[in-house]
Amino acid sequence: MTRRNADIAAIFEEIADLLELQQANTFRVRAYRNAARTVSTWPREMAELVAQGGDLDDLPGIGKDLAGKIGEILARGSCDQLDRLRATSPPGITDLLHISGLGPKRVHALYHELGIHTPTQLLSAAREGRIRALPGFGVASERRIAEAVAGHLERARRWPLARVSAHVEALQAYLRAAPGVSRVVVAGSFRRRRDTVGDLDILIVAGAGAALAGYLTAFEEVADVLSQGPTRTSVVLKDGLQVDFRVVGAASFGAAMVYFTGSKAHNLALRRIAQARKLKINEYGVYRDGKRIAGDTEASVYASIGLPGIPPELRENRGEIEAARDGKLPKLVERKDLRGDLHAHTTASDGREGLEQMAVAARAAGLSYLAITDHSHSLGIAHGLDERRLAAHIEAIDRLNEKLDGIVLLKGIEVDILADGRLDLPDAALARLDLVVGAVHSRLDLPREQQTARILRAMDHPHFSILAHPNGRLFGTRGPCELDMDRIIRHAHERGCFLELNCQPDRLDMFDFQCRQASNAGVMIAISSDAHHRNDFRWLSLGVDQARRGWLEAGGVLNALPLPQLRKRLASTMGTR
DNA sequence: GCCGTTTTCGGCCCGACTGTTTTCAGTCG
Repeated sequence: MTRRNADIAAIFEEIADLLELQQANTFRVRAYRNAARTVSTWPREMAELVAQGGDLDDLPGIGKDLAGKIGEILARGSCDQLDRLRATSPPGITDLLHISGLGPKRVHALYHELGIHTPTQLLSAAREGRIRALPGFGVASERRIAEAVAGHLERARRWPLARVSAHVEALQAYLRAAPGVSRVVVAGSFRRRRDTVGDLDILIVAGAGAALAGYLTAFEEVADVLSQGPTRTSVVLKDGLQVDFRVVGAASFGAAMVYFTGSKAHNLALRRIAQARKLKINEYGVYRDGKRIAGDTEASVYASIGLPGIPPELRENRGEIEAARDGKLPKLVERKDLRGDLHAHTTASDGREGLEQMAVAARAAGLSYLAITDHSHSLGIAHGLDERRLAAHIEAIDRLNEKLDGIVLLKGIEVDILADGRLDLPDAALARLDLVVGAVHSRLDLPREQQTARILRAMDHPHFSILAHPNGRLFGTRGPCELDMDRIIRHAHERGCFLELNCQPDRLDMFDFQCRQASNAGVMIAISSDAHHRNDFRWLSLGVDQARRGWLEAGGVLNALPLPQLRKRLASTMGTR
């Protein structure tokens, strides 16, 4: 059983929770939380680092002690301290900490005064009116707690980026119409373009005295108001999405943007630098000895601590601050850098448009080439192509290319990678194509070793070009399959083939850190729409966002190549292994 | 428990909102 970074982070969080409940030193608790954040966002697996003889205590926030605990967790899945803490704490009590409105102090009181250590017990106590009598609690707290427990299970979810976009547009239109509002910007993880967002952080610039709180909560989609003040208001929309509004003056706009864009880890790192320079950064500005010296623009905030501006997509404290300091920030890929698209479907399999409609739509999206990659026949549900139908499809593409202007169609296939790693069409059929996109669509539940071997074997095929949606995840439906991505990346490099960043809103697959890892290993990424409809090329910008989070530059993106160079790259992989 | 261009000891981000308080603790982001 491999221990993943997420497992280690979860253990550190649990230790932090339990220590907090036992009223340990708050900075000790914080050290565990910092370590959990470092580990969970670290681009490489701890197991891998250790195997390669790396020093864990070189990681930020990890010292000798925590490095030892990581080793312990990797070896046996737990550590002595967690075992001891669990043994001396009532079972399940950390669940209470994750209920909105409850923190360590209140959970401690609930347990020691009333013996409550599970959400169910808490709900009964609230309904029986036993909580209001506790010191520090009252009737209002008791009511809120009951509501929070009831909603506890359904919350704690994240939303695919594309799904919240509709809310964003409606909210922006509504807010811009408010009196006194000069600017509305969505900050938070939405601005950092994370693949999922937990809530929306909306920054509103308004003149002093603009009384907005009532206006904000009057938005028609608002189902519940969590808190409401002159500068900060939190609501829950009807579908459960939480939205936090912050109102600032124009002079603080830059500082507020930095602050509310985050990430938290990035901001903490900025503040530490500021501290060393005897500066204080908050959401209103940068201060020296109480005097404001910057904050109207984001650039002024970064400049105050000697840094150039850092693109929002990089603000995760994964090395961007050091890169900025050293003048080594990447020149991130942009949507306009994409010259083509290497994954699209037509009515020949499960697409909804013909060849020509797709070609015209791709050209309208600013692309100069488009690979037609319909499914292969084992994917029966998608009406996949067998060898005979593929031959006819190839001829149709050739004929169409002769009359198309401003766009070239490439002949491809999204061929199924069978459970044993063979490809779903004979070599002779694949040899006639410009590129072969391989994908796993079945047996996503194979054990890690087997799944990895399956993909490595497929990559060994002489005609294999690009591995599509490598992790196979679908938001809200299924998680990523078990894979040794390090090996797959190394193998792709050795075999000279490529990996896909699939842009479908429910996929966004590969992950950002995998893009970075692949790129560092010298493997080019195809940012591919997987379009099934003429409108789907708009998804490319989602993929570009994810690629930017993965530190990709245009030079690392396969479909940023002009067609002649692309053909050369593909030819050098096709059939030469 | 971590960390060091003040420091190997003594710090550790900082402000808003709520509810129960009569000046502030707890929680959140």
